[in-house]
Amino acid sequence: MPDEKNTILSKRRRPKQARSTQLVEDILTAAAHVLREQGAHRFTTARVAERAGVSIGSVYQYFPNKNALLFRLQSDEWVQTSTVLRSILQDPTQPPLDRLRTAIRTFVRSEKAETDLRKALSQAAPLYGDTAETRQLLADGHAMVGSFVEEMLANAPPEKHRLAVGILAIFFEKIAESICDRADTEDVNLYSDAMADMFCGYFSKLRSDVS
Amino acid sequence: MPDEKNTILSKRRRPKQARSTQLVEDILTAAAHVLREQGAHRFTTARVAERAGVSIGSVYQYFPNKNALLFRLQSDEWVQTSTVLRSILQDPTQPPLDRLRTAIRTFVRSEKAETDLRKALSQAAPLYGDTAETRQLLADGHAMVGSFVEEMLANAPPEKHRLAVGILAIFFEKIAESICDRADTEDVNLYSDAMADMFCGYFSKLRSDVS
Amino acid sequence: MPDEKNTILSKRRRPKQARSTQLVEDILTAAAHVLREQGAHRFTTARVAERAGVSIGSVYQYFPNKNALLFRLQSDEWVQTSTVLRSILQDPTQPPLDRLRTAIRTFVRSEKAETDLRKALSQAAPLYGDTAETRQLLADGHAMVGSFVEEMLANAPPEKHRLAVGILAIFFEKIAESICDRADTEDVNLYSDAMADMFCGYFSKLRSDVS
Amino acid sequence: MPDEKNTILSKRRRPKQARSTQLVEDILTAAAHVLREQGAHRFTTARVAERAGVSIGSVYQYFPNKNALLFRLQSDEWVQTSTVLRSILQDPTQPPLDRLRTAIRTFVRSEKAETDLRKALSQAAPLYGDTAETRQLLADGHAMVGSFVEEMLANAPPEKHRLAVGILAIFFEKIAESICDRADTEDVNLYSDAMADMFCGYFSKLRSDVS
DNA sequence: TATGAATGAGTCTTCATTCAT
DNA sequence: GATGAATGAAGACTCATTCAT
Repeated sequence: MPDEKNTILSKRRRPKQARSTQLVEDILTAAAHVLREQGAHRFTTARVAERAGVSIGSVYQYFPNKNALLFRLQSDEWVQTSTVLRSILQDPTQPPLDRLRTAIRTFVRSEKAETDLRKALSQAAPLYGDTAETRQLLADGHAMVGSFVEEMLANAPPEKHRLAVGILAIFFEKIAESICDRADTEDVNLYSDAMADMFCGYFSKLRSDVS
Repeated sequence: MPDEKNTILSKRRRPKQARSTQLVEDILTAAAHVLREQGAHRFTTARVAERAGVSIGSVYQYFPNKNALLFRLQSDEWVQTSTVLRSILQDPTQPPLDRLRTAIRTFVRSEKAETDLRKALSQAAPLYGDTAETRQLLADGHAMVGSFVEEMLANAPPEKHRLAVGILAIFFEKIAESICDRADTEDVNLYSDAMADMFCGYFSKLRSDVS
Repeated sequence: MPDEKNTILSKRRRPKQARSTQLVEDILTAAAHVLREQGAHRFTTARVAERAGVSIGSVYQYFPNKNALLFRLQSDEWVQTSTVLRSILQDPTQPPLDRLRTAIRTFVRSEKAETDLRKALSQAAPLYGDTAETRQLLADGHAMVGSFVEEMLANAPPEKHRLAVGILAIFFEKIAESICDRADTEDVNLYSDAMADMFCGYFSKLRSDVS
Repeated sequence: MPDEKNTILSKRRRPKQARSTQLVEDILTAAAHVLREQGAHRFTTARVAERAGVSIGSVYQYFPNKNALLFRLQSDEWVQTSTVLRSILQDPTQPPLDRLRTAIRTFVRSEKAETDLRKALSQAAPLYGDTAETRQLLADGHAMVGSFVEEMLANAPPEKHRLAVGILAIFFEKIAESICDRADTEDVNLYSDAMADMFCGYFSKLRSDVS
């Protein structure tokens, strides 16, 4: 199988002045644009620089390589989404299955809002996906889902927990994308609810298996 | 989104003589090997030709371009898998939900047997995926799943049918791959059964909603 | 210190047809020209290709990378020179010190004939010098000098042999180049003879130290 | 041969205030460090500035370009070494050949103490070597060796003088480096003595040829 | 003076595809 | 039909140098 370089993605000086920060912002915006409009395989540093109205050198001033740019795009999306998700999944005022249902709908809707970008990002995953940084991001997400499952399946046998976490991870990483890919904006809720029904049905059965 | 060339993939003459057929076979075997072993981004016509012990020119004799090669690989897999699937889903001796469960397990197992190849193929999808041929293939699969759903949800309101087909399509196109990606050989059955439980639970509920 | 890649230099298909051989010849000629005229730091694959009236791709068809081109130039020079040197140093009809004197003059003269090229090659050494192939070439040369020293200092204590080989190696690898660099064509013989006198004086003293 | 820019290396103001002097010192120390540790081809102004804890702009405040930095490094080494050499070669209390022998050993030992730096500097020579300043430095060294030879070969025919100077120059410029390159710390004295023997043998013969 | 962000020409290398033999 | 040499556009990345602040 492939031998990705696993190059470091985050080095490079972090800008301190407003102007630089603006530049980074411009670059990221341009990068998102290029990725969205041209797709992963037309995503080149030159095009990003051009779109940002900046020299190639400036891109490399802030990002050690192309993959770091992709990683940053993914990371930003991920941080934002997982913040929202966390607040939903940890909300003590709702029963776990309701939280799950809300999380699913919310996640899919947010994914739908940026389908093209997410698809392209997912497409480009091999370029940035096999690095410590990305693994860390995934691990964080896993932990979050893990503690939710812990609560949801409190009385279920532990070996079921791993399975539940795995299934939810597959949902958040892949299924949601597929749904957005297939369904138009209206149908998205239909699919979300269907998936929520399936998950809730399955998990409530898991819970009752024990009591 | 991108402006893929959408070049025609199947034009080139279909060889009729034994020798040519053998050549095509060799090329496809080599292509599968290269894709499996080197991954999508190392998949080059030169490497395929070398592995096949054939000149690059010969590859182009039978495949109009690199994408056609990928398409053919995908198509072959797909035809083979859908044949098996069809026989399972149309088996009149089993109740629909049992067929579905069997189909799921079988599909995941077959996918697991060739994970590397399928992952690479999925990776390369943007190169061949946006063409009439591919869409036809998908449509065929859809039709098959559609008639199964027709039978399974005979009494359910028709708007549910579309949803059910969509969900199953997502499963066969993406979820199975995710499962194979995440779970090792032993866990694969765990995940398959969990998915089967979820689907069957959901669909039997859909059915009873009506009666 | 630096971390040269030590990439393989000799792979790539060896041309079989006359036409290809001619092309390789053209590329090498162009490479020598560029190196001679522009120096090591302007030696680029693009310039070589242009000078050869050939596309860049063609250069890479026969040489896996830029360093391989340099290595080949060096290697060709080296093989040719060492063939001549060998026939001189192994000539049984002459006493060893006479052979040495002849070898020195001959070597310097041949080096002088291509001073610019050799200087540039020496300049570029870090690019190709740290590889198995180059080490092999050096080892071959060493062996040749070694057996000559064996004969010349037959009766001297063995620890002197190593030293003598080292000194001669330094001569052939570096001093000759320095001489050519410094002296104009007429003076070259003066310097050669001076070096020969020094070496012969030193070695004959080593020999007599024993008897 | 190449068309080096031959840009002027020493223009820029020579700083007079303590702070600037310190800055220059820091830059030079950093430059030496980078050159020693990373080698000639990783020697970049950015790395020097970073190592010195100084901005790139500051480097350019005191050195008109990268080559000037290299030149200054070389020049400093050269001035220091030639001072020592001068005191040895002009020592009236020792017979000339003894002084030569001492000079050789001393020179090689000092070179060995900084092999990495000297090798890298020698490697980078094309970048700074073809300028008036460098030629002046060499001329100074030549003059020093010249007056030593004048004394050593007082009675020998003048045409021999030029040759002797040339040979010694080659030694100091190249052979010493080769010796350090080839021999480990212990062997360095062996080689030094061998070279000293060769030179002394040769030169004493030159002297006696006349008397 | 000092800073360091910005520039962009220049380098190596890959690979899909063509076409003369 | 078969071959495989030839092409050249395209891409990632570096680094000396400048200049606005």
